[in-house]
This record gives sequence, structure tokens and C-alpha cells, in this order.
Amino acid sequence: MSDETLAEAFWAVARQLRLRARETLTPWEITPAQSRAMMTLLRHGTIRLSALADHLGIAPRSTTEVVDALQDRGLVERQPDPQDRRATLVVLTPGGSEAAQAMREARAAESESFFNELNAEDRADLTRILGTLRQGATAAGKQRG
Amino acid sequence: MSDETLAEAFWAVARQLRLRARETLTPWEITPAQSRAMMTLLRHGTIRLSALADHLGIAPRSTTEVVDALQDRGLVERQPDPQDRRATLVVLTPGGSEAAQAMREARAAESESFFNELNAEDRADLTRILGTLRQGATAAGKQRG
DNA sequence: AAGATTACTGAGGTTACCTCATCATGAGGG
DNA sequence: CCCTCATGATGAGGTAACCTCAGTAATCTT
Repeated sequence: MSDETLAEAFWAVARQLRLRARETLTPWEITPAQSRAMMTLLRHGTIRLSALADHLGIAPRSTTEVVDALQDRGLVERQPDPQDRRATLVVLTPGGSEAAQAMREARAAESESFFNELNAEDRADLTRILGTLRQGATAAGKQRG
Repeated sequence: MSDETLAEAFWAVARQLRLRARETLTPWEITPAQSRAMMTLLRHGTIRLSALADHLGIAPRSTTEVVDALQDRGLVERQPDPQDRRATLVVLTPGGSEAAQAMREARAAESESFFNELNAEDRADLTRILGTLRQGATAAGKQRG
């Protein structure tokens, strides 16, 4: 049953990674959900609130609150969707875009420093192993679903 | 900057593992915090509520609530500490102990099925790499602290 | 043009945590 | 012994991040 230890080790590292990520974001005083929203907007550009909800994996109603918070900080703006007047587009403000890029760089640097304990070979192995686990997990999930 | 991808892959797998763990515990209708408390009690035996709080990494007041919930389900009991009448000992009931052992086995089985996508060599590599990351993370954490 | 559907949001709830104040008990000093 | 201070648990009340359900405006279907 050394697998129990493997799972534990995985949790421990995930925890470290989570704490690091949180620490990295402290200068912006932003919550994890908000930062994920920012990253999504940086990656996909202006999108509808409902599309943002899909990307974040949370309910549209909850996304409203995340957007409210970001809007209060002047990081995003709501704009009417010219295609559909029911819809709301969420767009990064110039300041928000700047902040999002800075966050992305900080996270990349943090990730780099986290994983630079590993040599190139270990990184390659880890990448491959994680890929295997990711696929295996989804396949196994379907058995139960 | 393929590290960003590495971190992402790690998150993705951690997420799968978390979902699986949640799924594994559904038969007991128990929250993650409650199950962690059960595992702690199974491992350490009868301990004070404050000691349980330390193990769980949450505030004593929050631990009170976790214990309340477990007590309502008849899984644990409160007992006065003969050493110190201010303190409360938290002890698994016979039913709680049985449940805790069943959960531990279920989690071990789940972990086994999750990681059995990997061959022996990959498991060994992963174990080693996670160990490296865990140490590196704590070392790096001290720089910042 | 009526009816169904969709996009967002107000209202209100849940979970899992938190801090601060309170109360009983315990420990040390004069 | 008694007084003060510290400690263990808990009551009261708060927060963050989610949820569902209902309502409103706009769009699509027929």
C-alpha cells in the first residue's frame, strides 16, 4: 500500500503549490477566483459573462459576483454585447490588462522557481507522468459516471 | 516557459485526485474536513480538541464545529480530560472507528486505482520527484518567510 | 405575435472557515 | 490563600465563495 504514500506526497506538493500561488498573488490583493477570471480574460480576450462562467467552472450567478469585485477595483468593465442585448461582455480595462500580464509573469516565475529543483530529465518525466495520470483519471471517471 | 504547462498539468491532476477523493467519501456523506478529522483520530487515537485543531491546521473554534458534526452522527464522543478539566478529549465511538477504517481502506483503494495507470518505474520516479519538490518547496519557503 | 428559451442578476441559503468575547479551570507569585 | 494571568472550549457574529430559485429583458421559434 505504498500508493497511500504516493497520494499523500502528491497532496503535500499540491498544497505547497497552492500556498505559493496564493503568496505570489498577495501584491495584488486579489482572490484566487478573481485571478483565474483575469487569466481567462487575458487568454481569451473580451467574452460574455456566461462564457467566463464556463471557463471558470462556476455558475453564472457566481461569476456575476467575481466580475462585480473586479469591476469595483477597476480591473474589468462590463459592456453591452452588440450581438445580443441580453448579454454582457466582460473586458479588461487598460489597468486590468497590465495587472493581468504582471500576474501571469509572476506566476510563471513562481512556477519556474518551484520546479527548478528538478533537472531537465525529471521535468520531462514528470510532464509525461502527469499526462498519463490525467488521461487515466478521465477514463476511470467515465466508468463511474 | 514550459513550466507554466507543468504547473497546469499538476493542478489538473490534483483536481482529478480531489474529485476522486470526494467521490470515494460519498457513501459516508461526510465532508473532507470531517474525514480528515476521522483519519487523524484513527492515527493518533484519543486527543484533545485543540490538538485535533493543530493536526487539521484550522482554528480550535472551527474544530468545535467539525466535532459537533461528527458527534451528531455518532462517530465521535466528547469526554472530559482527567488531566485538565478545561480540556475536552475527542474519541472515536466503536461505529466511528469502524467507519474510519473503512474510509481509510476505500481511500487506499482509490489511490491504488488512480496511480495504477503508472508502471512500477514511473511510480518510483514520481515518488522521488515529489520528494524533491516537497523539500525544495519548504527550503524556498524559508527564504521568503 | 405568442410562447419558449436564454442571459444576467436579486434574494437568500450553505459550507467551511475566521476573530473576538466569555466562562471555567489551571498555574505561578506574593 | 488569593490574586492575576494564561489556557481550553465555546457563543456570537462575520466573510468568501460558492449554490439554487425566481424575475426581467431580450431573442428565437413557430
